[in-house]
Amino acid sequence: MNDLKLEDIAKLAGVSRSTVSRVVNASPNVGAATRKRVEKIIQTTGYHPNAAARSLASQRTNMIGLVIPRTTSAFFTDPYFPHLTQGVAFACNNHHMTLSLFLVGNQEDENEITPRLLRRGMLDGILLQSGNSDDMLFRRLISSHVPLLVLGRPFEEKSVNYIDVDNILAAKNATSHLIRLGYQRIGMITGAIRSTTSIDRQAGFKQAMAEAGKTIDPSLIVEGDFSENSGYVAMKKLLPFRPDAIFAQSDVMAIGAMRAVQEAGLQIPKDVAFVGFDDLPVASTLPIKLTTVHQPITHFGIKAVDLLIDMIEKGTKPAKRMILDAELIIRDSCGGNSNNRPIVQGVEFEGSALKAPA
Amino acid sequence: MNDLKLEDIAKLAGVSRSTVSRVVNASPNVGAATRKRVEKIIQTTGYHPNAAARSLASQRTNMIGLVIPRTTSAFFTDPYFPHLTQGVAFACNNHHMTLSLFLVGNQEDENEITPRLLRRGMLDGILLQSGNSDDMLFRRLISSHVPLLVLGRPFEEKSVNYIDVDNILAAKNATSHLIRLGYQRIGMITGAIRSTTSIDRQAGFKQAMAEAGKTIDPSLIVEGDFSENSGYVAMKKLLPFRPDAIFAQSDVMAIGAMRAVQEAGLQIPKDVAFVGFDDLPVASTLPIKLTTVHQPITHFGIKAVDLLIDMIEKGTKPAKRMILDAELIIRDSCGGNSNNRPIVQGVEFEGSALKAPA
DNA sequence: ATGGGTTATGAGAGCGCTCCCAAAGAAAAT
DNA sequence: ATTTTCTTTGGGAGCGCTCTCATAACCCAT
Repeated sequence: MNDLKLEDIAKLAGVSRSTVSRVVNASPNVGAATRKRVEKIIQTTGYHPNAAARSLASQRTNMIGLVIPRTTSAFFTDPYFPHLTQGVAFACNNHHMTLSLFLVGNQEDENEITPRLLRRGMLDGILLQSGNSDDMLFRRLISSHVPLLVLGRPFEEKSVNYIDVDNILAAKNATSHLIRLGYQRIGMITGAIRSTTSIDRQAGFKQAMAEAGKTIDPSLIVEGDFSENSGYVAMKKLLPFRPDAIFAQSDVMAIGAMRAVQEAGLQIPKDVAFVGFDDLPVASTLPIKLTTVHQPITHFGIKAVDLLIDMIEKGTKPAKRMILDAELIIRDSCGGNSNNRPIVQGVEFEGSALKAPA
Repeated sequence: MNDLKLEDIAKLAGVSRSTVSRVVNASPNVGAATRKRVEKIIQTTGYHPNAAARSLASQRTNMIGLVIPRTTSAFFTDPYFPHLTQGVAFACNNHHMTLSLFLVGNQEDENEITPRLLRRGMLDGILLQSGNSDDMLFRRLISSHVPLLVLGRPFEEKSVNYIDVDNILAAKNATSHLIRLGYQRIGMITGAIRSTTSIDRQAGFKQAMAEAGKTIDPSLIVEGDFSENSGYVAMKKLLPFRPDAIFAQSDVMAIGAMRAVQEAGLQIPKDVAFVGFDDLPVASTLPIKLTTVHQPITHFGIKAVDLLIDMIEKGTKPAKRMILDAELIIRDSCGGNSNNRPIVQGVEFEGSALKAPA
């Protein structure tokens, strides 16, 4: 029904193709009367410009891709990604951009998706969730021509554009809080050990312990993979070593671990205190409200899109970096706090700030 | 770096543009030697065809859109959507299709997104999550030329293509199970009252009650909105009326409601039994494992993509319908079952089956 | 009036592919 | 050997836009 083209509108309005194009693209150089006439025709005919033709001619697709690589396990089981996706999607709307989602499930998917990502005339830019170091996809994308922004610190930072949360500082603050409350046997449940996220949070944990002059008992550090179940399993391993506080690298793992603690008949936070990471909505509705590091996940997605679009429009030299802050939200699970109101910890947190590029 | 076009490859291989195009598109009518030569050049140069040009010429974009309308609240707070998205994304991979995600957050988003959806040369087809009846977006999309498949029964079914789960039957089975176990005061927490999903599940509930000759106490039916918190709030309203069993129209609401029951110091399932709906992964890891209706969510997404692609290729006449079955998974929260193993209920469930189009 | 400068409009040449049709070459049938 | 048929290849005409450049119309100052 709606198969008119620019030319048809032009004919109907008695103007040239160019003029209609100007009206459609809101160019200022159109006479008021002409503009009105053309707009009317467009309105009544329900004309919409053809996206493919426009992309071909303008070399712009107004689409960006969000790529979640294969090595990111626990994809949609962790609420982190939905929140991120939401932020990215909303930012895209604001920028009149279309979001394409690439979920890489397995090796086959990767082989199938890669050429689509590399194809010109498809995506103006790519947001890539940081995965493992041995990610072929990562390498192919890095060495391609598409503007690329990595979400989370990549393994090889060299001249890679990325945005991340200050995981080291945040983890350090979380741990310091437990130390300050007097816990003696502080354990940690890590995320997938090969992710930079987990590595950085571990570093923060260790920094805090070192600064407090505490030695780290290796048997109090157990590896998880960010999933609820891995938290549960990790806690089962931890319990025999009698930790009195746990820093879990994700809320979801904290929840799993708390389940294990309760099954063992122990009290939270009296017997075991908890600090999580993420501040998912559920953290504040748990029977024992979770003390956790608030990640501005949705905001992170928005910032990522903003930065990527900036890169698309202004080029990617020099390499872009953006590090957002994350703040500790104190609730009930860490004990030592008679007050239920969330307390924002520390003055060094200034919300999200753009740090100078490296 | 990679700015070669078909013509360049042709020149390098000493053949014509057409021949290279045939090789790229795996046309059979190419000599073996020629094909090999061209493939080699493509390999070494790392050539990828331009998507926009291809779309323009072929009138096919190989992209489909997944649209979550504004009226669908609780968007990414409910794990339902991530699972659905995952199914859709994986099916797209299998079909060499790209998935575009349109999250409509508010009225502005809707105004912004609608033209993009209607634009030709953008999407080959659209998957639209069913929302409210007063959805302008829905109307605009229905009356457009794009192949459209609605996820969930729409309010106006007339000649609309849609795919859904048999909510009525599933809810009826869930309720019947509670009746069979001897519960006398069975309550229900509904989803957002204006959604067909919730309406159908209510209908199933009522059918089951009617067939068992039980009257329905209106004070035992409370409206929720599919969110965890709404389940909690609904249960608080319900408790004074002393229900002994609750059919919650989503797992997430069941979890909220169970939280309210436990806070009131009551036992599950001894004092209040529960049946949920969705069978999210969390349902089986809850302290009291949730009896629930298993929805094949990911599978639902896959089937939807299959059907949509079929529509794109073969046309949408007559209107397509697909109804998938959902089965009751019996665990601990409904009581009356000494056995923890999940029991698949009823022989009438045959997994997902293609019902004849209406 | 008349010239310089600005603004509004049109024409044309692509953007990089697909797809139809014609031509040439090879294979099969007579 | 000759015709017919099939396979392989090339050329050309778009697909529906954008964008540069030329032209026409217009404004004010002189």
